[in-house]
Formats: sequence, C-alpha cells, structure tokens
Amino acid sequence: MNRTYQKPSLNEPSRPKRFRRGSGRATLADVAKVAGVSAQTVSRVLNNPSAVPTATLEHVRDAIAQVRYVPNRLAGGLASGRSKLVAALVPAIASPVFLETLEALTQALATQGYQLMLGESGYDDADEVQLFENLISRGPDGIVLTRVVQSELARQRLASSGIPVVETWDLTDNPVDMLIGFSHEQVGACVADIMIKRGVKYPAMISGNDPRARRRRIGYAKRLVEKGCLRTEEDLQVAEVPAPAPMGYGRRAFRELLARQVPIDGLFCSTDMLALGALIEAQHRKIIVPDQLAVVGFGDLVIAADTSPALTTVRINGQKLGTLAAELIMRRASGNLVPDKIHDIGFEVVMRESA
Amino acid sequence: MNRTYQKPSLNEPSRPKRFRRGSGRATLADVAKVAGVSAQTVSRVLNNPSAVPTATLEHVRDAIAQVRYVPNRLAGGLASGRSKLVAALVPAIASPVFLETLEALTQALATQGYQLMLGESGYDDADEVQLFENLISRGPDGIVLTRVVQSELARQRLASSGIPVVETWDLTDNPVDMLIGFSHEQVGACVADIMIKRGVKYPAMISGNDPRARRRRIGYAKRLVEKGCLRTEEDLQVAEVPAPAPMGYGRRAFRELLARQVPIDGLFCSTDMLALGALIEAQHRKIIVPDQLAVVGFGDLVIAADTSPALTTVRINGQKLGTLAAELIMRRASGNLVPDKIHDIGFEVVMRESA
DNA sequence: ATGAAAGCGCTAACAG
DNA sequence: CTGTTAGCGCTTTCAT
Repeated sequence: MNRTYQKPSLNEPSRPKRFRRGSGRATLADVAKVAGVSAQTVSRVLNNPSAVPTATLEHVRDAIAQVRYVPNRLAGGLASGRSKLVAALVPAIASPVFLETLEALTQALATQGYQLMLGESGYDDADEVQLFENLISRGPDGIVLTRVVQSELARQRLASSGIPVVETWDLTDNPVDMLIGFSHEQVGACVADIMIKRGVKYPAMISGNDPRARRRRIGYAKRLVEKGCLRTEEDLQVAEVPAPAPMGYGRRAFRELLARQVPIDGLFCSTDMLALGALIEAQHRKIIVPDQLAVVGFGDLVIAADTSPALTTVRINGQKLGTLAAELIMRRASGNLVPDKIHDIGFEVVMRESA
Repeated sequence: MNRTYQKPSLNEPSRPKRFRRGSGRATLADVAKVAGVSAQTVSRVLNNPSAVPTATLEHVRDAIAQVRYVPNRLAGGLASGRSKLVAALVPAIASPVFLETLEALTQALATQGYQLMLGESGYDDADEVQLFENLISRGPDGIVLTRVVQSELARQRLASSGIPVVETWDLTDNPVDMLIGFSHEQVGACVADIMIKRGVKYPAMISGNDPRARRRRIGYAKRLVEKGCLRTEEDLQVAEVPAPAPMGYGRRAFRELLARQVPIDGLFCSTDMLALGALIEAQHRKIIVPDQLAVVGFGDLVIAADTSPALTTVRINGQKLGTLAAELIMRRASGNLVPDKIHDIGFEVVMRESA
C-alpha cells in the first residue's frame, strides 16, 4: 500500500457537535495512527530518539515521511515552554554595523534548531516597554539587545519575564541579565592615542548622534585633553550627524568642518561609513590622506580594507559577539546556569594606511 | 485594594494529582478572575474591543495592568491558526542588497502587530525543503523569499502547506503563489543601451556568481550583440566573483580585467559594492571615470549617490517591494484574496556621473 | 519501552 | 453583550 495517506474527511457523520477544523496538516496523531503506535512514541522519535529502539524508529520515520508530517512548533512550544525562538532587537535594520553580529547569531542559533525573530528598536528610546512586551508575548527562549536597556520600568518587565536577556555592544555595571560589550570611552581614548602618536595638532570628529557614538567622542576628547593636544573637551571640532549615518553624511559633515576655516589634521569618524565619506570628499578636494589628514573609522566594515587609502579603524568582533550571545542563551535554555554574566570582548585597532 | 495581584500558590493542597506548572506568568484566566468576568471577555477586550461596552473595557484593562498580563501568542496562534509571524528568507544576512526590503517589510508588518522571523538560505540551493519546513513548522502566516523557489519538491511542500508565499527579486511564469519582482535580463539590456549611447566600444562586466547576476549579464551581452557592439555573447570580457561580493572583490576583479591587456571602456558591475570597488581601483590607477571608463552598478545602495564620481546605477525600489510583500501577506491573512498574484515592480536607471 | 491522561494558554463555536 | 464548552497539537507526568 503505497498510496499517500489521507486524513479522514472532515465531513464524516461521526464528528462531534462542536467542531473546529484544524490546519488540515498532518499531526502527530496522524503519524501515530499510520505507524500503529501512540502519539507519545512519535514525539520521542522526534525529540529523544535514543529512548526508542531502532526498529520502532524506522517504522515511525517511514510513517512521518508518508504523511509528510511537519511538526507544529507553536503547539510544541506551548506544551513544553521552550519555543526555540530567540528575539533580537537592532536599532536599525538598514545599519550595516550589526550585520555581522546578526549573521553570526542566526547561524549559531540555526545549528541547534533555533530561529531568530528580528525587531527594530530605533535609536530613540520611545516605548521600550511596548517593544519588549511584543517580543515577550512571542515566548522566545532568549532576547538579544544590541543596546543597553534604558528605562527602569523596561528593566523590571524584562527581568520579571524570566526570559534570558543579553544586552550587547555596550558596557554597564548592572545589566538586566547577561552582557557582552566593550567600552566606547576606551575606543575613543585609543583613537586619540593614535592621533597623538601621529603628531596630530588639530583633531576633529564626525559623530553620529546616538548615545554610544557620543561616548566614543567623550573618551576621545578626554584623552586629547589629558595629553595636552586640546585645552578643553569643548575645543574639539565636532560635526554631529543623525544615526544611522550613510556615507553621504560623512562627505557633507567633512565639508561642513572644512567650511569652519579651522585647521584640521586628524579626523575620527564614529563609523566606517562616515569615514569613507570623508575619505571620498578628501580625495575630491585633493587633500592627501594620511599626509595632510589622518582618518580613523570605527567598525571595520568589509569596505574598510579596500578604501583608498585603506582605512585605519577599530574592529569589534561582531561574529564573536553574535556567536557568544547565541551560546549563552542556548546554554540557559538547556537549563544550565551561565557562570560569567558580563563579557567584555574588547576591540582591536586595525592600522592601515589612513592614519 | 491596591496590592499587586498574586497568583495562587502552586503548593495549595487542592491541586490535582497530575500536575504541570505553567510559566508562572499571569494568564487570561487570572485577568478574568480579577476583573470578575470570563476569559472570553478578556480575550475580546484584547482582540475585538468594539464588541465590549466601554465600562467593561476599562474594568478589564485595569485588571490587565494590575496583574501585568502579557498575552501568550504561542497559545493564541495555536488556537486561532494565526500566529502573526511572517518568515523571511534572504541569501545572506550580511548582504546589503536586501536590507531596504527587509526594513520596509519589518516596519510594515509591525504596524499590524506582525513579527518577522529571519532566516538565511545561502546562495546555493542546498536543502531548500529542509529550510522551508523549518519555517513552516513555526506556523507563520506568510513566507517571503528573496528568490524564486528552485526545486519542484520544495515548490510542492510550500504550496501544500497552505501558507501564503511571496517570491521576490525575480520574475517567473509559474510562482508558487505570489510574486514581486523585475526582469534581470531587462536590467542587463538597459545597461547595455547606456553603454552604447555613450559610444562604448569595449564593454566588460564584473559579475557575482549567483543566478540573478548571471541573468543580468546575459541580458547585457545579448543586447550588446544585437546592437553590433559585440560579435558574440562570449566576446564579453567578464570577471566573475563569488556572491555576496564585498567591495574588495570589485577592486580585484577590475585589476584582473585590466591584466588581460584587452581594452575596456565600459564596465557593468552586478552590484554597487563591486562598482564602488572598481571606482576606487580606477581612481587609484588614475583611470578617469567616466571619460576613459564608463561604470554602471546595480542596486542603488545609499553609497551610490556619494561615490566620486557619483555612481550611475539601476535602482530597485526595495522599500516598495518590502511594503507590498507585507501588504499581500496581511491581506491574505485577513481572509481576503489577492487579485494580482504577479507584480512586476520594474526598475529605474539612475543616471549620475560615472556613465 | 510504550501508552493514557492531563494540561500548556488561548480562541472558535455555540447558546443564552 | 457575555459565558460555557471544546478543542488547537503538542509534551509532561505518571502508570504499565
């Protein structure tokens, strides 16, 4: 009998009075009927095959193939409390900065059958609670934020949901739960050191208007003052642009900086995209990088190695970050506690030609 | 009585013998108890408020706030057959090409309370069926593919799942369900026309190795032959690079092309990233664009307007595509049929400086 | 090693 | 307008 299995017609006279039709797809019970076992055994074949003898295993798997059974994980998740869904929230999907993280996260999750839900938070903090509750209502086994939670209310709601949370791309002393990040102030300070080592006299910065870019700027300005390159932090020439900033903003911001008629020989851009824009504008104006102007970016996007001149920048290991986030959550989901809740993954200065 | 509502303790002596503890979070029933109504009424307040008088509405909403009720959509989805989840599959998350589409899709879905699940398919077609079943098992209300389904088996499985499917970024005569795309061959032909109009004598191409880039190439070569610019399609100078191609590949591919010692005065790059790479390499080698070399890209990434010279390219309205995909799926989910299953959204040539 | 029963939290269907 | 009942398809718990 090789015919395709047919679910019993819904119009059979024996159906109960109060009736709801299901999805029409094969269910565990259908497989069980065909295989001549109970639904429970089929479930075991799927979720814990080692508890089932080989003979039964094959038998049931044949039945699964025959009825083209596709599990319903909504039902499974409801029953077990484990949805195998992980939610991630990024400020802007179109921003290339988090792509590497997101990709690593997705891939690491996929290896264990987890699926990513993606949400967009925006750069402002409007309605954090609403945003989080939307995710929580989906019953994810974990939530990854590419930010630190802002409001106290949101913190409480997240914490009381009992769902593992990983805040990333930033450092804070009291994370909601777990944290993977690095110090933006230190990044700024490091870039200042590069400038100073190059003998830069007139430092400037093009900065996105998001909180983290601002903290890189503060670290940068502070160190410049410490080293005597600047009198006060306010003396730093800064052009601020709205995040997420496309390359064109970098060109324009650099023009604006030049228009101030103040000498500039060192430029820190809060993202590589902005740096690329500045580089292009410099080339356009025949300003020689790095001889006349040192340029440093942030992020080490794939483009950074191939600009002309190649961009000196700060690399965040987004892949490591994403993979680690996935690991922490999956470890938690499997019932294990995570020993280290705070991970400072640091950053790396990539010296190339532009500074 | 303003105390926070407490769920009855799980250790009460009256609990049934066979016992499963839930998530510990408040449920509809808890809200109902506090509000002094039935669970059904609470459900109506949430999903169909117009069917409930204002007084009850407020009453229930107070109770919801009091117990900090967050709905469980896994349960809701299971019961109603509508999960308010939409799955999207992109070849590579790190590829900027689909970002605009993805962002528009996410945002359009979010307006109606839908949530995106993101998956990565890769550029090869390994295990399409597996990939799709993974998504299907999550019970999404729709599936958006940034590709056309390849294998017949995968087509059947998708179709028989009954889930609305939107294939995008391509055109085909027999879509699984709905389709939003444009003709890659026509894009290639259009670019050829630009080249010819510019008087290009020695056309070349840098192309990703994915099927759609190849079809753009075919359209390009065909038209060049038709117009007598090339003797045969094989005469086109092509450098092929692996997709998804970062900018650096464009630089290298262009070098490779130049190393062939064949004259080149027109270059079509299968993506803007590749074009940017070629542009940078040209600048590096003092090849004047567009005077000595016309360059045309594809995609109209945000960078394209701000390269130097500004990049002439082909624009796909990713935002429109994403929004439309969301609309089609949501219309279907609300029970309405979609009149037009195939949407050719075309493309737009954006003339800038590079050609 | 396998099965039966109970229930996860919600909504559809029906009845009032 | 509101409540009761019966599932959605699965896993947990317990019994064999």
